[in-house]
Amino acid sequence: MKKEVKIKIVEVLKREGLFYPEIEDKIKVETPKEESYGDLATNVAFLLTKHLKQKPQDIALNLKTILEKEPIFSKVEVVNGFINLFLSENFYHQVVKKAVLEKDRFGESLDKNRGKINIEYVSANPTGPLHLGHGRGAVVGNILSNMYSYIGYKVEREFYINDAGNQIKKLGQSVYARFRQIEEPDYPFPEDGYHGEYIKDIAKEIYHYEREKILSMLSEEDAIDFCAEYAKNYLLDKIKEDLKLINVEFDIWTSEKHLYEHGKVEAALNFLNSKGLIYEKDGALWLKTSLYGDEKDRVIKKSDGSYTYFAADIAYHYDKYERGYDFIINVWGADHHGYFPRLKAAITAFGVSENWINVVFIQLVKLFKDGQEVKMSKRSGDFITLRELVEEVGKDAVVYFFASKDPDTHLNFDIDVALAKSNENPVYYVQYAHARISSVFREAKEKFGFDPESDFEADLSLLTQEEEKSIMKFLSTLPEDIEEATLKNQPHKITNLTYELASRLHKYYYQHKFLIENDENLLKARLYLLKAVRNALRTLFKLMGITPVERM
RNA sequence: GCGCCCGUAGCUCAGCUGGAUAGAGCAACGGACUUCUAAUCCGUAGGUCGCACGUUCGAAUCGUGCCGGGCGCACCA
Repeated sequence: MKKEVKIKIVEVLKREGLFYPEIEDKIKVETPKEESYGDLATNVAFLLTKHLKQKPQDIALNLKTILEKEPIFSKVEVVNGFINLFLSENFYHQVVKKAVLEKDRFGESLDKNRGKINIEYVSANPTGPLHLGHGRGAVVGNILSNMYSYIGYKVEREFYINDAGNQIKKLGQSVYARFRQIEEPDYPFPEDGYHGEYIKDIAKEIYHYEREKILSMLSEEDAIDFCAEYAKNYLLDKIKEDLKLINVEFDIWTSEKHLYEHGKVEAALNFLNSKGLIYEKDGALWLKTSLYGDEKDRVIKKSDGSYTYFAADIAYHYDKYERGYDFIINVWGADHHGYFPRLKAAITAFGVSENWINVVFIQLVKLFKDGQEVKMSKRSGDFITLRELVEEVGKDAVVYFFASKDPDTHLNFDIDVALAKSNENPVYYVQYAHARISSVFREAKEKFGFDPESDFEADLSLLTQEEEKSIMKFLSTLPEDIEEATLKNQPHKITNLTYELASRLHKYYYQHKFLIENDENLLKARLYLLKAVRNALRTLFKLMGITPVERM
């Protein structure tokens, strides 16, 4: 709606000879904080002060008399230079109808050809279970994917498996050592190996099923490779199970190892070499990333002959580019922010626009219980896994809290709040809104013999209460609010919007009755509006991956 | 030392491509259940928007410099 109003304003300015191209992008049409300031407000008068050499208030007053003649506005007011616009009732009724008809896809773009993008998230090394940071990345990546899909992009969700480097080798050595220790308790464990209990579990499993095979292998190296491969697959399965706990899935799993096996790394580096961007120094090969904005050049092939992680990553991103995405988003832990300039440099060296690659950084998750921070250290293996947290507080709470803050700010996860069945807990607040509507619908069917689930018509002009208008107003801008949040990569806005809608519903519920005995028209009108709210809530829940509960 | 993020009410945070009196929630205090679920609602109180300059009609928002916290500055991934 904001868009349409802005177009209308520009149209009016042009007609009146008051249009200056440079102000177009600055014209804002937004929902004012105060209800009394109208349905929408615009700042155009301020933007014209320089051109017209008049005070904002005077310009606004002139524009008011012109805008008043437009039928989409029922009223135009000027306060302190702001032009406050009131929209006609009919407009809001259309929005409510739309929400009822579109079910749990309210406001979703019908045009699904806006473009094709790729969102890569989690991409945890398959060397252990998922921890909370991965969980937050999973939730953020998943919601972002849902959001882009909502606004009309074809989204491919991708998990990059780092299965080629030292970490996997270490994993193999660790598992192999635990395997050997079953028969020889003194068998040495690698110094910087993985200490978690899960390593022993994997070793036991291998011992149970593959003991003969391993012992008959002549070389220890082959045995370690076998263990690495076995453990990797075992842990990837675990990771997939953990992700399923929070409804996160992927379309594409790309293996770093396969990039090497299919010659992608060689090919990418050959191309860069042909452009004269690679040179040798100190026995290693370097890429001239400093030519493309990086602070210094980077090693791509170490002096021991092996490639760096960076080399594979270049090939990986070039591969993504060749797949033809309009742009890509990587969801990374904030500890990787220093890595971004170099990857961006490498990508631009291929001639790719730097706007093509985007990164959303995820800051740390700190866990609190009983008012105390729960300290976690990966080295000691002493950390809470995503699975443990989900088992303790439930899927919906984990998803909601991970989603509720700007990804690029630290997140304090308070277990006590997530567990609280009270108004302290926003998850219950939003779910209760949905459950309340479901409850009203059940009652309507049982006691009034009217099923709100059926298709029915209603006279929406009966919806004149303040709380009703407040809800309609909210619904009228919801799809645009979602779109705006999407394009800014701000998944946490979804939780804000959901909370806001729930709040308006709760207020409405408290002030007014829906199941009215002697006024069928009003009954239907109100149930119709409730249905619109329910659908909007379901749409938002679906974006987040939260269950819309029917009763609580 | 350099780079990135953060600093807003007692707590957790919105708001940040400049806009109206800086907003929520929790906690505190005071109210509301012969009603479709009180897991709710209504009200009160609570602020040098880290500090200082600057940019302009206007700064929490932009710029510069400080202060405080986190992260990163590998031939690790």
